Amino acid sequence: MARARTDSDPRVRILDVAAQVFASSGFAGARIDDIAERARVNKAMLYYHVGDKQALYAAVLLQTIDHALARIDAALAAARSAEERLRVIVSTVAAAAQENPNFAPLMLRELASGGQSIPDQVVRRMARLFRTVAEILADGERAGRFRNVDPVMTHMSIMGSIIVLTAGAPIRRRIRDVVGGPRASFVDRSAADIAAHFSDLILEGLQKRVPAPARRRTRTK
Amino acid sequence: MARARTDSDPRVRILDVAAQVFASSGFAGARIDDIAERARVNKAMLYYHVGDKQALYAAVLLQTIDHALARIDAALAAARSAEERLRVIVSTVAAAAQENPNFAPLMLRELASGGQSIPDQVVRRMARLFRTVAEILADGERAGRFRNVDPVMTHMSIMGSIIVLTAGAPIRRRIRDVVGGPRASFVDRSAADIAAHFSDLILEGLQKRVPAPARRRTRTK
DNA sequence: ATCTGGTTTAACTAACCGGTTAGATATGGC
DNA sequence: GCCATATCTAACCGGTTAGTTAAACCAGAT
Repeated sequence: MARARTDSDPRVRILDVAAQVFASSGFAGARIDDIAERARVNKAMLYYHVGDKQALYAAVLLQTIDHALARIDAALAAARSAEERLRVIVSTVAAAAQENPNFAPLMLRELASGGQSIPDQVVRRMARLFRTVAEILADGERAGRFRNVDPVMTHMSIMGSIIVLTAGAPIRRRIRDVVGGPRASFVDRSAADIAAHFSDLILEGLQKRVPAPARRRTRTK
Repeated sequence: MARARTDSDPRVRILDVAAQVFASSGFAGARIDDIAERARVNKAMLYYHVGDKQALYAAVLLQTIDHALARIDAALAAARSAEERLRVIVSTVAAAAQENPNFAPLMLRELASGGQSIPDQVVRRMARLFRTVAEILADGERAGRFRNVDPVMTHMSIMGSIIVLTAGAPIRRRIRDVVGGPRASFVDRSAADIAAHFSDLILEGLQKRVPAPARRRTRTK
């Protein structure tokens, strides 16, 4: 046990291929025979090493989110101020999502199906990430830098935007192909682009302002 | 033809049920027999009235997005300033998503699968919504109210956040059940909550500021 | 050499599922 | 009444799919 987890380990190959297939076809659309074949493994071996389709799917989810969270933890270690920490979270999630192209689709599909088949282990990971963000927001508010916002919605806005932005490239391509002209700049957005756009947006959006000499109309109603 | 499109119209019943089933199970997970049974229609009648699974799915997508877009158009007619128009878009999309619980899952699933099976008709609708938002952003910038932002990413941030926020309730429930205590306020978010949260966030985030006495470090590079 | 336990394979199966068909029934025009 | 057309049904079909099985293979221990 504790063997080298290289490509020669059939379990590693199976999980890698399964992540791809589940990401692009969903749980119901994924074919066990397909996964086995692409992982160059006999189907019965897949059942022997991993278990049934549900177990395979759960293992894929866990591996995918663990890898992303590990990146965030590592990057967060260096950051200090609330602003900086939030920026780090945004850019790390964007980078992780771009680097592992299965991440965003898997999350989107789970979101669409209400997270019914997310194992508890994975839910706890999600909760931990939420707590991290909520702490940052509370810190920033305590330091007088952020205004008071709903941490639940703020967290989901952040993750939702980044994931949708990352997964949105193919749809942007379709939109451009159907209606757009030759606008090359319509489709491609690097992880850095996404991170810069969204962290600017949210840091400006969260900033606490001085009451400002009332130039606006009164908030009617 | 052009008959009353009531519940007695089998095509209406089929599309309604199919929207539910596709939203909660995805295209691959949806069962034609299931849809037919729940629509109280013989399976062959489903093929007779609508066509095969793909055609049914395309019809569902078109109907779903058309209904949402119609709401937006209607609501937008009254709005004037760029800020107001953006706020209307956010709150109308949030309201439409909450009212039709199939909308968000359908969009999320399409996003996850790269929009391969979105019919061109629907893509053109999406493009039109993008153009509307892009115009608002350009207007606001011209009026000196908004800063210069990437309209493509801004549009996807808006839609992504609202859709994820709306579809996120079941996952919030799972997170609360697994780790959270009795925090009732963790799960429920009305369309108005979502709209208020996000339009505040984005309007603040987009606002153009006066250059402000340089207190920050210079933007290196 | 042989036994033991983990690993691998080809073949199988039982259920499922999208789509079809042949024929029945209803409807409206004449 | 009668024909043409639209609507509807039960039964069927062939391919697919998750999961199983029984037997083979192979490495190390004795």
